[in-house]
Amino acid sequence: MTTAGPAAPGRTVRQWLEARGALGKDTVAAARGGELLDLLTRLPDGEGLEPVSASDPRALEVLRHTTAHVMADAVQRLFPGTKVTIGPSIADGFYYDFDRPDGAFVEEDLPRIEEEMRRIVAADLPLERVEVSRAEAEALFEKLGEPYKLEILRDLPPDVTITLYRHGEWVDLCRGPHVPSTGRIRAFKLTSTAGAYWRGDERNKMLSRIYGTAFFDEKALREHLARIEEAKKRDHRKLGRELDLFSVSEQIGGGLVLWHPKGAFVRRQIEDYWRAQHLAHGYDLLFSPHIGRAELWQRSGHLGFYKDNMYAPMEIEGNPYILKPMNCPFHIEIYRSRVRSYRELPLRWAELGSVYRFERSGQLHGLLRVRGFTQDDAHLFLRRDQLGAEILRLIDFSTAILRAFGFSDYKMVLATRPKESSGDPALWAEAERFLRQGLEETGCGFEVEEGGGAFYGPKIDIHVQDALGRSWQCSTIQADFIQPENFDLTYAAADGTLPRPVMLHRTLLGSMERFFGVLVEHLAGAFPVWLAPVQAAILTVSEKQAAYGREAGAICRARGLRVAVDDGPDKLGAKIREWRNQRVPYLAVIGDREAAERTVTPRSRTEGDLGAMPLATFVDRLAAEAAPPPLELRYP
RNA sequence: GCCCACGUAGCUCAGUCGGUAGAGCACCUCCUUGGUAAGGAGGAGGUCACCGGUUCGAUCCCGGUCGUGGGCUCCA
Repeated sequence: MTTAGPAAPGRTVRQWLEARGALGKDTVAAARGGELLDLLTRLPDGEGLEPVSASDPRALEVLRHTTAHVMADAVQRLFPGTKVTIGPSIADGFYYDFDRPDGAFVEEDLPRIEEEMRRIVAADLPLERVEVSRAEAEALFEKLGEPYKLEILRDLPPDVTITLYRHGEWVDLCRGPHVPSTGRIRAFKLTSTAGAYWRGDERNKMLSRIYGTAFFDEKALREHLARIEEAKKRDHRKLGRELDLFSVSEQIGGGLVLWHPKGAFVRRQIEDYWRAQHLAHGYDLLFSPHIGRAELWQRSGHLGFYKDNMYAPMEIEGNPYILKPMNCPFHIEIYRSRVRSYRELPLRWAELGSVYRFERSGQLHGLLRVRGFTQDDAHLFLRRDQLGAEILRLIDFSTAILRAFGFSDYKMVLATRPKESSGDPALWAEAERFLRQGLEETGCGFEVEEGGGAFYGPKIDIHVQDALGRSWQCSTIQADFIQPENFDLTYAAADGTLPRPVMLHRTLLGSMERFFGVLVEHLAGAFPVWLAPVQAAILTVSEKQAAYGREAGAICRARGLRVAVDDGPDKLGAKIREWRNQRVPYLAVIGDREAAERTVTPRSRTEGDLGAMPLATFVDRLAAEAAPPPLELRYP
């Protein structure tokens, strides 16, 4: 670096903290009003500064950012000519994107880079922060031959303070914050490589990304890597095969799911519960066809804004028909099939509707991203004065259903009016207000994505996290002020006028495919008794008890329970192992003693051996657990 | 679609510096009738993803296609 820059006024964060005696040995950064600052930043005053120690979760963000710098330094030492771009901290680690002239980095490069990084860490180089003028920064990156940094620099707003961070010889244009020195990085690992477009835009050059993670100690790193291993064991694609739940066949095509008997059974249980709850809470159920005339999609606007996700039309007697990517136009046509009265509203119409959407091959992923799927869709047609109450009920209903399946942690996002939008602004404001209120009442906390709504209305998305930490959108609740216009929907009001109804679109589970995939990972394949395809396996100690075993099985089945009887020649240990691996909730052992006394010795998946009990007692217990969970609603 | 990696038995994977293949599990048969996470023996099972090229000869080397995985943008 050539210039130290103009001396900024005030003292550094370190000095402010030191003066107050608040600087600990493990202080790696500071925070003020939700903003993270490093110890090098100069401030006119030390007001409200709190030290951030290595044990603070926020410190990891800082550490990982510094580790990204160390990695970029190592990469440029080992691979001269490689250009740096950006390298932020992310949820579980960090990445840095490079433009390497001799091609992308591969996994085999990682150990070498790690080794070089260890040298930089061992040297314990202090991080330096320098504020510079725009001209100085440009001159520097011009000299270093870093075109991407120059591009970032040019796009920075004019009033921003430009800072450089340096450790040893290596310098980067960076906002910070960073830990005080590279020696703070006690444990790190480079995890994978990937391609990534410059600025995430596929029209731009494909860069080479290296992912890594870092911690303040080895133990935390080991635990993190163990969590990733555990997540791999829960991968729904692996469990789907092992538990014989579903498959995707090359012969049939990517993203098209085959539901095997056990997976189909669980799906049907979910659907039956879903139907029962809808019928119990004011919904009517619909069916609609899989294809519809192109004009329908023209009118709905899908051919305009959703074309890229739709399959090409097929011709039927000279008319183009389209495989449906959404159910709404069909439900709207049902609404239009006759005159509607204000007395009928709200209409709540739900359908498990199968839709087909084009996804690019690289996007397909097990059950979580597919080309054909069944949405648990619903459309609500309301009078405007019903909007608020209905939104509150909908959020309540959605979260209650998710809780019934064991999901209590989800991320909720309220997406508000975008710049380009249609519809009455007062209606937008009203819908947003009720969406917000509904979210507040759940007490779960939510994010607001300003301007993130669709052009036709605001929405709430509920995301569930999978075992690998990826977030998947399941529920969505969307207000729609446009389709009623497009299709000229009306109802007869009390005063004889014909106002437009308001529409709400929503899915609770998202799609049966995605929800099932997320559920499998969430439960690690261990379905609760009410969902499990096999609720209990009756295991005979030897083939001598086969007759009693089969009789016990028949008694269970007569109570509506799903049981398997294993009276084969395997030893008991082998049977237990096999059925446990199938995640069967109860195993009931039958030997000579049980056969003589008409008992079983059950073993619960969670509690282990329960001791001998009369067969009837076991059946009662199982039957009680087989009941679907009650729905806990605030607005029943 | 793009970048990188991968594609060998139903599954998990060895292997062949170019001479058409192997293990464990699963499956089938037999022996064993065994009390809480794998009893024993035998058998069957492969166009080494597909199509071309190089070669006397390709599962292996080269090119293409398809598929899968990790990412990148959008989305249930």
